Amino acid sequence: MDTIPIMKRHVLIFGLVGGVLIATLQYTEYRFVVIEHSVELYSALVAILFAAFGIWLGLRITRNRETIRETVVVREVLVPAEAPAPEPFAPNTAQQQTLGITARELETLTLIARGFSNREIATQLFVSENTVKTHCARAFDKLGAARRTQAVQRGKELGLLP
Amino acid sequence: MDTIPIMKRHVLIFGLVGGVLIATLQYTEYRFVVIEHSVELYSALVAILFAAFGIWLGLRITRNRETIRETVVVREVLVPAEAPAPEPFAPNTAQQQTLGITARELETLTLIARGFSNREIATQLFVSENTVKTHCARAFDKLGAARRTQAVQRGKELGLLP
DNA sequence: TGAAAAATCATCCGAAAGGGTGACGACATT
DNA sequence: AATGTCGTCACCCTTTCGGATGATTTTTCA
Repeated sequence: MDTIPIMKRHVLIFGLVGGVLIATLQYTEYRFVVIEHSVELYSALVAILFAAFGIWLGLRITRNRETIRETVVVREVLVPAEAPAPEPFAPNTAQQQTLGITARELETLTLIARGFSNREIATQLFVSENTVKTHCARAFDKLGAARRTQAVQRGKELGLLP
Repeated sequence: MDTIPIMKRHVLIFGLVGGVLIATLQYTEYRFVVIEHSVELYSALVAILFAAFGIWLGLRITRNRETIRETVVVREVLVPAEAPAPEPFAPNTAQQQTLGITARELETLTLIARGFSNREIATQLFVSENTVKTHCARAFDKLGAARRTQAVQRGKELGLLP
């Protein structure tokens, strides 16, 4: 499946989508010229396709900024001891720094702690399962964990996970 | 090629593809009957329109997430001398009863939560690994969990685990 | 602008985990 | 004696994980 050298994949995908779109249009032109009502049909299809694609793109281009903000916006607030149930959890960024755990790795860890499988995590993060496994492996290594349950345990001990 | 900030390259490429698409469509207009050209034009317009909409939507989604995160990220720093963490944890026996989780199963769950493998648990409990797996399977079934991390998560939610 | 860091993806392989089924003995209840 | 629960163990099979390695792309930063 991956025999294609991975160049500028975006351009490739764009080209493919565009090509397929054009081909489809031209093909349907011959086949369905007579059918007038099919215009709305594939207009709608194209619309849905591009809307989904646009959403994906929007998510993608803003994702990085989001992670930045996540690390930057941490402001420290003194909380009295009797404050019960401090639900908003902020990971111990100091620990994270010293261990060299990246934002993405921590993100993966939290999803592991919630009981998701690698595949589910991959879906939620819009990456491949292989990528998730890489994040896992590196996070485990930095945490000195051999299993995900152990990683979660360690993460909670270190204040990285709620 | 670009002195343009790389962040917006995606959008740029997208726009270019859109332009190419339109150009192609208009080119084909000359080669085919004039009657159909409105279809393609319409499709292209709809596509671009919805792509823009999708991007806007994607941006909006992530922006909301950001604002949420911004309000949520509050970090307590100095929780003065909390009571020395009364370690004795009492599992919610009521929940355990209603779920029909046996003592041995809960014991296994606890060790799972501490990050042990089945083999290690078997050693600690002086039973075979198969037995541990049986306990796991039954506990997972009663908790509605498919993975041990999920079982741990559920167990903590239900007050079965510390 | 160029190096470093981070994120992404893949492949191979072995180990661990999970599902299903069946079975057996101990023990308590009925 | 019959029944039921619990703990124990085994086998088979599939899926998921984890380790090791190499590569490319994107982002950050000096």
